[in-house]
Amino acid sequence: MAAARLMVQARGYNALSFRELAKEVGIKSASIHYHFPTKDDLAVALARRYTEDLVLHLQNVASKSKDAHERMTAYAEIFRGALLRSNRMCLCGMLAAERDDLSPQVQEEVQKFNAANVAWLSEVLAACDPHQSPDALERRAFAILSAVEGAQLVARGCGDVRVYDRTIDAYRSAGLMP
Amino acid sequence: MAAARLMVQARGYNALSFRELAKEVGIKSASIHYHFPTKDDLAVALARRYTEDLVLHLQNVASKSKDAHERMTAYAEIFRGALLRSNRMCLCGMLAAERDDLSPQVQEEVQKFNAANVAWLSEVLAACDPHQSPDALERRAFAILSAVEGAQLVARGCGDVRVYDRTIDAYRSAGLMP
DNA sequence: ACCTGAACACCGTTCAAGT
DNA sequence: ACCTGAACACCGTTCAAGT
Repeated sequence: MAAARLMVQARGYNALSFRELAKEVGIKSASIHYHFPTKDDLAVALARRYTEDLVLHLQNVASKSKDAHERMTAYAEIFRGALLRSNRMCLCGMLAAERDDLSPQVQEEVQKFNAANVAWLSEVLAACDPHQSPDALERRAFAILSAVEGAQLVARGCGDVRVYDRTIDAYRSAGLMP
Repeated sequence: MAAARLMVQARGYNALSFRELAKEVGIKSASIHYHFPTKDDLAVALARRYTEDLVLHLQNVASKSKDAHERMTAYAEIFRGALLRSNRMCLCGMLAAERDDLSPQVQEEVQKFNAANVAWLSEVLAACDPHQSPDALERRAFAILSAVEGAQLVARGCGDVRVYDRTIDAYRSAGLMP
């Protein structure tokens, strides 16, 4: 699964080949079908674990600092890290792009990833503006997730992490994120 | 090319099949190779024409109104339109996601698309803040392009245009775009 | 319980052959 | 100039057969 995740983050779900993956982990492609009957089952498992790992990481970040600016920096650092690891993309961002090739089950997992991000970001924002309504916080959180995903997508297209850094800076100086 | 563009915007470059495309336009897959020797040649042609069409459209928008807010609304409407057309994505956003499966030539075309967007957005922003440096304008323009691409990507993942609309509103109320 | 080789219909690509 | 059928090595998937 670790190998598959890296492949999808680098080249997309459609470009992931069972035979290639099998060679990577030292078994035959037919053997992978024993663990994941279809390619879609693998995608569901990948998205689920990806979200689990993110949630754990975000809990860790929140426990380390209560400052909204520091937390947001740590958040942006997650998506930055993917770019640093061979210009890779967020797994669920990639799956969102390839949405029409995926089953409703995978799409549901992508939604759960988005929801986990929005929930965490909303809490960070709440500490910033305690007078805002939960709905307004959620919309702002959704906007930050979208903006960061977009920054990663465009920076990846440029093949340059500095583009990502400059864009995050621009978001901040515009007042989109703390 | 029109049929191919729609297919890539819907399901991605990797999911585009020469045989499927051939069936759509009523010839055999081998015949497509006469016009586009490789799949990559087709991708280059698609990206180039896509950017040309965008530039023409943006010129048209600029000629219709000099108001920055109205121009920005028309800009956001372009990416909104793709979502309305069967939840499709910006062609070059899709190609940016699939970057590692594409030749340097296609990547160059994606860069040109980005550059065309940034140039147009910079002009709109210059009318708003005439005292800003060209460099600051360009960074802000880049941030807007990234944010809009991200809004489209995440909203597509949700399969709901209203998510896109809410996100663009949030960008505006945060002060990211006029 | 886990793996494999062989088969199936798909894919991009090539090429000799047709008009 | 444009199209085609047949072939090549790839792909996900299935399945009977192995340990």
